[in-house]
Amino acid sequence: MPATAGSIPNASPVDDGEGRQQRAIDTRRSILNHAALLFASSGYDGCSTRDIAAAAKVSHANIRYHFGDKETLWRSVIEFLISEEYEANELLTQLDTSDTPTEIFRQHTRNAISAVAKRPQLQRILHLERLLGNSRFADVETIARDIDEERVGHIEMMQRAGTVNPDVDPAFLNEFIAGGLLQRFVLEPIEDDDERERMVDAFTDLVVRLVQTP
Amino acid sequence: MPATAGSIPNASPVDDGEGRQQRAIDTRRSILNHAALLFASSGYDGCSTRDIAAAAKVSHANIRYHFGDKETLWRSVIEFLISEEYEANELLTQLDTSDTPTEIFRQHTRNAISAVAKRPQLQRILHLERLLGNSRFADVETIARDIDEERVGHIEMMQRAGTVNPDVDPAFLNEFIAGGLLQRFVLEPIEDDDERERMVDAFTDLVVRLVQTP
DNA sequence: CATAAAACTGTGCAGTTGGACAGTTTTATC
DNA sequence: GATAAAACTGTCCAACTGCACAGTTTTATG
Repeated sequence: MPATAGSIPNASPVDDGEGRQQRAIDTRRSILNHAALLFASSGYDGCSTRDIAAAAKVSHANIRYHFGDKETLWRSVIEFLISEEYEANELLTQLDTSDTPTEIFRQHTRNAISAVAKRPQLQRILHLERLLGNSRFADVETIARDIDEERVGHIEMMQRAGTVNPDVDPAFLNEFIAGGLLQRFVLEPIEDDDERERMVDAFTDLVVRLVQTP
Repeated sequence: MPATAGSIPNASPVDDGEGRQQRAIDTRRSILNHAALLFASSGYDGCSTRDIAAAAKVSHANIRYHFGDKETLWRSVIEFLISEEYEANELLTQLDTSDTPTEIFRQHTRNAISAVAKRPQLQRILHLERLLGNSRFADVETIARDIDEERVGHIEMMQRAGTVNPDVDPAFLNEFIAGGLLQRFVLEPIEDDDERERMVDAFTDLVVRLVQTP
């Protein structure tokens, strides 16, 4: 008889009158958040659903209840992080009020770098699974390629506008920048806000300097 | 009684009169080689000693016999790959007969890039374990840092010699180049020899162009 | 050819994992 | 307050992993 369940009460069963729907949404979110952190630091196979459950202070069976299986959870995490990044970008682009082409390029570059530096989880996860070539997640390739293509398109645009040295191959240049970004901000994320912003500035400077027409 | 061992004969027990010492060295080498490939593609935790044993066509207990435990095997693989890279570099630098500073820089860069592109396993493994932060392998940080420092020193030298733009931060520039290298040649290694060499040339060109004093 | 060391192998074990499932608690609704 | 659905939980299971170990085969040497 496996019926001793409930001897340990829920995390906060009755507490606030949140309504059960909202509470379910909250636990879903909490699971997604902790899963994102663990997937980003240990990789898909590097952490168990039990690890995630413990971090989110939830029974591991509850993860199964909300997300079905581990792979679905992973996909949900990716969606969650993408929507998060999308919202952050929405906010950032509103601040862009510069006008000279070089300044627009600098702003755009800075925004992209800053967003990644502040919340590197998505990049880390994509990079990791791509590196490990988990054939389960063919989508990763697609997502990563989409991001790349958008960036390459942007560089080409800047080349036509005369802001970027027209002699360099846009794809190579993009890999250069993406690689540097990875090394500096994704591999070991910078926690301190001030230090990170300083690094973002320095990095943006280097990109602009290297890329500008002489 | 666990004594049914030997029902499956050795890989090639008597075959050539190689001498048992040499045969032991051969199996050691075979294990190291296959372990390198698997560690590089799946990571330390991503492959089991049984996987490695199967790839090397050896019983998994034999790995234990030769290397003790998995962690020691991993360290031996790193040593093995480092010595391999060292020997390859020895050969390459002998070919360097250019004289102008720019050409020396180009040659040196090209050699380093080519070596990594041809045998990306070491870089992949270091990058992977560093990314996953396997605290077991604190050495990784040291090794990676050593490689980085050597490269940074080289860039500084080139700056003093006037070959590299003195305005750029050597550490940032190094990360840039290392990152691009990673993206282009380590993340998904290029198998075809000709294609790879073409890419190495193109990449070298980009580095030289971006880095040169205007 | 006896023999002992070296090289190698199968099997057992405890721990962890993803998943399955029956069970319990909570909450909205009548 | 009864009740049914939703939210959540403990526990069992098969598969896999690193390691331990007793056993077997091979080979060099007297």
